[in-house]
Amino acid sequence: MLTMSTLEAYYEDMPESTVARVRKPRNRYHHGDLRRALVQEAVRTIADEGVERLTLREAGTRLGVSRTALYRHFSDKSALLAAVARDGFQRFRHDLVTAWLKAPDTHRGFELMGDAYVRFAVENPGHYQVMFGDYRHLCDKDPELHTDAVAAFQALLDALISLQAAGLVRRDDPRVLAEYIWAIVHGISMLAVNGQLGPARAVSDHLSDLLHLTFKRMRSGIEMKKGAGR
Amino acid sequence: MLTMSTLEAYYEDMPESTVARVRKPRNRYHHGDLRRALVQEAVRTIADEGVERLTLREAGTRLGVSRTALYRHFSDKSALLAAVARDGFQRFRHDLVTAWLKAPDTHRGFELMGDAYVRFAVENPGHYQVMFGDYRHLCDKDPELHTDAVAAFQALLDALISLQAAGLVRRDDPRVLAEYIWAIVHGISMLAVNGQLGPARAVSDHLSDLLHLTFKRMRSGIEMKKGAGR
DNA sequence: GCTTCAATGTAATCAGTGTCAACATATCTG
DNA sequence: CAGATATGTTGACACTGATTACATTGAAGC
Repeated sequence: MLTMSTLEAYYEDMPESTVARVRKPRNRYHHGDLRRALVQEAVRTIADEGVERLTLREAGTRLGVSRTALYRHFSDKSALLAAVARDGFQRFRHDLVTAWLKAPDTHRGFELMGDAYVRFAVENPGHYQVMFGDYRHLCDKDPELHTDAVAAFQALLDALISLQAAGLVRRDDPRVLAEYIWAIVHGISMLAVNGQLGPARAVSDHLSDLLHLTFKRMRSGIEMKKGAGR
Repeated sequence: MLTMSTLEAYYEDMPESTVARVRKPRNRYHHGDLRRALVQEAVRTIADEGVERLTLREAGTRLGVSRTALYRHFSDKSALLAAVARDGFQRFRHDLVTAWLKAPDTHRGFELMGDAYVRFAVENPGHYQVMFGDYRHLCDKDPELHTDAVAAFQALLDALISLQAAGLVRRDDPRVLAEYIWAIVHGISMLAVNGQLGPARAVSDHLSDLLHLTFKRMRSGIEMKKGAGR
């Protein structure tokens, strides 16, 4: 069950990486907090130029550090990407919970959450791609990634359970129902990120159209109501 | 608008690559149909070992041909992947239409189509990943990819329009509604392929549970009906 | 039937990548 | 202050995608 205090506890711990930008302490042999700096740098590069253009050598060089230095902190390139994904899931959950708390226990709050979901994906396409790209493989590299991902999903699940308790949503198995809804927003996000949504109008306008209909149909279904047919 | 003949026309043209397996004519300097063979080989490797393990050298070697021979047929590695994606979208549309035609113009047919969609993704994860992974970039390499993708989407759209005409589905803008439904099955497929669906039970059982609820809720919505509360 | 020539396949080579092993330096612990 | 440990560096290796210059083929045009 969900309580406000639980959600505010979520709100408390901001993702570490947004707290302070680690600068390179020039002329020092040791960097200070290279691990965090590497994750930040990777996130930045991925946002700017995409996942496939992230190279370990450049990441190191750009931080004023040797190209193999990161092997002291990550076993692998995949391990670095796993850290990036974890960072993503933490920010992600933060965004979701913040949106929900603007109008908790209401359909409106749930819609805000959905908006926040899609907005995160569209505004951080590279990051989103890492998080949902080859999740299985990344989880092997860092088991805690799964914990962070589950925590993000839990935010949705908790909100949904609240709505059920308030009598606003059907009492299906909440886990399965949450996965259904997760799949909807995830699907929209992926299609939007990949530019596979309607080539006709401007994407952002079109996206908001789609989101509007999505919330309507998610609530009331696509089936023609009896007597409503022509 | 959709007519049976249109759909049967779709059914006619099977994807080329399933028609005949191109064998290597050994001891010949010229291969014969290297282009198609390369696409086949790429598809096979991707299915067996994943996209990231596809290497041009091995593909060439495995076909008994030099490692740079494929540059006569594809400008790029991306171009080869674009061809793979095209092949995928063609098979994909074929599967969708076949399923729909088992019970056309009915909710059941629509469900069969959804089943076929998810099954394609789960059974061809690598292929699916290429098709929906970096679509935008691949489209730059081969403009016809977009045509094939649109054709697959059109199969869903046509089916949906049929259902609307039969008075079985609400008369929303069919394009936006189709994208909504596309997003749902796409989202489920991606989550399933990435192993991000409920770690508890066996995935396949869980997936069919989720699909069952999906079709139910897609039709009737998630909202609590008036008077149905506790 | 012969020549011409574009299409197709090959060999040599290059820059760039992730990774590892051996070594160097700074920081921590007693 | 003296190891010991954590952290960063250098050099090397195998592998990748890609380019260039060259070789072979088969078919079109006379």
